[in-house]
Amino acid sequence: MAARATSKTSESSDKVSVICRALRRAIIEQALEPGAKLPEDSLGERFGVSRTIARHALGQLAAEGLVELRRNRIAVVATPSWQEARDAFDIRIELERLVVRQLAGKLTKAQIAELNAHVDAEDRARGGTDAVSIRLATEFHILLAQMTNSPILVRYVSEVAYRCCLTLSLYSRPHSTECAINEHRAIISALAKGDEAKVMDLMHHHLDSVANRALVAPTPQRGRDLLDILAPYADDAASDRVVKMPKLARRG
Amino acid sequence: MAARATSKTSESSDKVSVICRALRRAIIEQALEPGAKLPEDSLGERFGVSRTIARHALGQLAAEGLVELRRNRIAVVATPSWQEARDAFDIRIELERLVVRQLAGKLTKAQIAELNAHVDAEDRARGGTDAVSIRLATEFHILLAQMTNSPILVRYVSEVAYRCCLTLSLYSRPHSTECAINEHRAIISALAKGDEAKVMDLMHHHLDSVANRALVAPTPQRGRDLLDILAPYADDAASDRVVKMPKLARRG
DNA sequence: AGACATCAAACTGCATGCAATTGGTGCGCT
DNA sequence: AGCGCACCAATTGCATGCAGTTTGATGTCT
Repeated sequence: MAARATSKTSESSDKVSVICRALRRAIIEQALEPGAKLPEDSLGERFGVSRTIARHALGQLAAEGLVELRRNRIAVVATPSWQEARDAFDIRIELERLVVRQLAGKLTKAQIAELNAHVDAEDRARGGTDAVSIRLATEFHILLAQMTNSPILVRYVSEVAYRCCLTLSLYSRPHSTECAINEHRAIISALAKGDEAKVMDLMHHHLDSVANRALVAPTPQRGRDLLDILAPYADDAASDRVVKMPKLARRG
Repeated sequence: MAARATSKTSESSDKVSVICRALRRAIIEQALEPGAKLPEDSLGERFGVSRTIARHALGQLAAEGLVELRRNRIAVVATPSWQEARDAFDIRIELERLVVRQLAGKLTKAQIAELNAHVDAEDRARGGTDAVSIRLATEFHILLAQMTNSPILVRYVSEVAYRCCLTLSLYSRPHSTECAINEHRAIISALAKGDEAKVMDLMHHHLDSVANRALVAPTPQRGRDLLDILAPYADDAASDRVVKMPKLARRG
């Protein structure tokens, strides 16, 4: 109860947050792969706003870690290193354990129904594209976070979940979502039973196995090749950068 | 070893991040109290930049939860509710437990020396103003986070620590920092010994007691009076806002 | 005197314009 | 051919200008 107004937190005005939402979604559905360029002009044109607004939106997304901004350079979708990805999952595990700890035994019937409905949707989406499955799986976790009624927790869980999505598209192979769906169901039922310890454990292992399915080996050779491989070497050289490459993903 | 470049994460260019840093510092040192107005013009003038830049900086700080942006209204320093403050501390506890878990037994001699030096500085600052003590105490935690070499963890710990600072200036009385300093020392020595379980516990109780010293009672009557008290009542009215009232606490 | 309507100043929302930097292409030199 | 340099298009960095909204104040009516 007491549905909070929620969105007042950050997200300055309207146009900016529209762009942010669109880009976030495009990123987690992998329509925009890591490394994809995001020129201010194109964005502005695409969304019917000026560069000023597009720029502002990019700033917000950079603050969330979804895009990388380099001075005087075109913004790109973030390309987290393998280690950063692992770190993100570690943080996510702690945060989501906190979520289910707060939620265990405190959900209303309506909320449980909502969660089940969401997982049903995940189930139905199994036939569709990976992109949709991944998005729905992520949204399940965000939905849980929202039920804590803690705007801060929602924000952090959302951010870190999006970042984890990003890594999935970098390091993960085709993806298998079925087990994840079962794990979601198990979490819901443990939440309903109010078994705090168990649900924390379930969440822990759920996320851990997602991470392990994704981050198979600490070898970044696959993923966005050269870029990552060379990144560490350019670490103390002031310029980080894009070694020259014929095309590198742009969408008109 | 392998000191990362770190700051490439967000913080778009230069001027913007200068303003962000300045404001963050002003906020955690309580030079800017919660509720303080931050007009774009004044900021721009103060820092010798245009409104565009000031605006961008405010956007970043809003994304961090330090300022609140309301459409067509002057931005203000965030005024977290008591519940939000409690939530922030809960998250902080989990994040910092993760920090010390990763750090236990893995610190170099030099790092331990750096930590001790920092606490010495905290000690010396005991005679000074509260503002400096609070800042140093916060920076101790951020310093710890930085030693994990995990940019994401650094970012989240920093943000949440700043938010907790904000809270302190809202709900806490004059403040007593001595015990906190001792607790910092205890954490360092447990880290050096490599006692993972113990250091996690120390950190947990340290933060918990800081939170409890600060968030004494769930009565927001003290703090930024009327504003908070009335906030929940205006909750479902679409317009968030200020019920109309003769004066309602503002600072010029 | 108190409350309400009206108006001006202040401020934000946003687009556009100009200077500066970057990356790339093609030319000339070796 | 290979390498380097100069020039150009593309793009960002930032300031300014204008329109719309909010705030607060003045004036008027009861």
